[in-house]
Amino acid sequence: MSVLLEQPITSSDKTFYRLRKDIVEGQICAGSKLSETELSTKYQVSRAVVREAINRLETCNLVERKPNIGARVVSLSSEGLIELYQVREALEGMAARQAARNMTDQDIADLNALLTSHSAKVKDGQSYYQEAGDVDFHYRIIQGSKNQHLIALLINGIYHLVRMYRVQLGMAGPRVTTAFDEHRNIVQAISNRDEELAEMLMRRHILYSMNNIQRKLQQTESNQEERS
Amino acid sequence: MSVLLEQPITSSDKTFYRLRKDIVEGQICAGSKLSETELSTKYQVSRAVVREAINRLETCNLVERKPNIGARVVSLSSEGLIELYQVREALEGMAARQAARNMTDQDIADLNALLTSHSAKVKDGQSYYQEAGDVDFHYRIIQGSKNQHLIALLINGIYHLVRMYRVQLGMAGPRVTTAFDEHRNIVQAISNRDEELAEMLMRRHILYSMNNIQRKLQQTESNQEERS
DNA sequence: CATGACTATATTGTCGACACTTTTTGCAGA
DNA sequence: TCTGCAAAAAGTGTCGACAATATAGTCATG
Repeated sequence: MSVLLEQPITSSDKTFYRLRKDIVEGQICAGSKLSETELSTKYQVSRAVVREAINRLETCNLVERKPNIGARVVSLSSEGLIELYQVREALEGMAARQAARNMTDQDIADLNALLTSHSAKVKDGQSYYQEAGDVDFHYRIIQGSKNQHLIALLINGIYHLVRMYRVQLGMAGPRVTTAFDEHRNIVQAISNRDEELAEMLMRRHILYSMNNIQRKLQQTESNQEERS
Repeated sequence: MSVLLEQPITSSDKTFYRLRKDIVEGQICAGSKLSETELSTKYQVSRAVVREAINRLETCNLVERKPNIGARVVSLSSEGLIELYQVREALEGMAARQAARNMTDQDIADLNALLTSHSAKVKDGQSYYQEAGDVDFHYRIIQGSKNQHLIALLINGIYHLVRMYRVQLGMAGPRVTTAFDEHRNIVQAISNRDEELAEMLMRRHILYSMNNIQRKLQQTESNQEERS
């Protein structure tokens, strides 16, 4: 029962997924207000449904809500990115460590197969690595930790926010091959059951990733500076 | 604007706080079902209010909800405790590290004063240390990290669940003085701006605490075994 | 012209009712 | 007595309306 792939059952679910997609991909601007009435007419559902969806978006840290005032989409900032990635580094580092302890040999074999298949696709030019492989890779490591609290915190709490930063800053370009090698090394460490190394490599991998995104974000911010 | 002490504004808030208290303190049993209709008549509010409150309890990881079926209070188990404390160790360890970096001198002075005042109260026999001091102490370190994501994750995500384990297992007895010394040492490390040591001491402190709770929990579980 | 109070508007919070799903109950047949 | 199905009951999901609060606009006053 994966959290990411579970399909919508109730109307609230569908609205939640729709809104989340629109926010992560930037169709709804960062920092903009989410009006319950407006969304309910737009999506042809009752306000109660929209309300529930917004509540769940708040749990994902994608929107902020204030009583009697309303909800706003979070805004992306350099400071926010750093804080987010500090937490991510600690949690995913821990996930990698636990994965080295708790993944079955079968899990590891599957993960290796995944990497290989992604590698092939990239060489064929079918897709960039980030979109195709990165999400799946991290997702599997997280699941591999087998710690339900950790999984919930990462998947519900920070993962979609990470995606929001990446998607909206257009992270699909470079770092493709280097990221792939880093992934290989992490899996190798897990395969060797070397918890210490697995954690360290994952932490570095995430740190590199943050530096990469931050460069892009600062470009964006300085562009906005020029325009204003 | 503390998350713990914010006072109820809306009816949903009040219901949420009431339910949370009842769950954490065990007036509503672990594992029991939360019926929306039942609670709405009991608390004299509409079902929408109860629904919203339950949603927020789910965000705190205090209840689990399934579509079309309903919400249940989480149940306490030895495995759950271990998973929870593993996450807590990583996150609060990180909080201590960041607190050593980001707390102001004033923050640290206040924290020392807090410890001293708690120490005095304990010597007077006014209260046990756990209840009076522990929560505040950890709360301040978490805030001292000044990382909003980390703060949100800890306060909203795991702190009340930790409290639930502690309260329901009657954690107020021993470990009072040792915990106090551990707190002193952590603050000392923070005061020296020794990030490495602060994190390590905090991690150990939490580890000891877990061992302590786990002993109690296994006693409880083996008692239940005998009875059945 | 700036400022402050007041009104009007828009938005969120709460409610009770209905629709749909799940669970229980009761009965028929083996 | 046990099993399987159908109807009834209970519970959650969704809806539109009203109440309470916040925001915008207006006007009077300094």
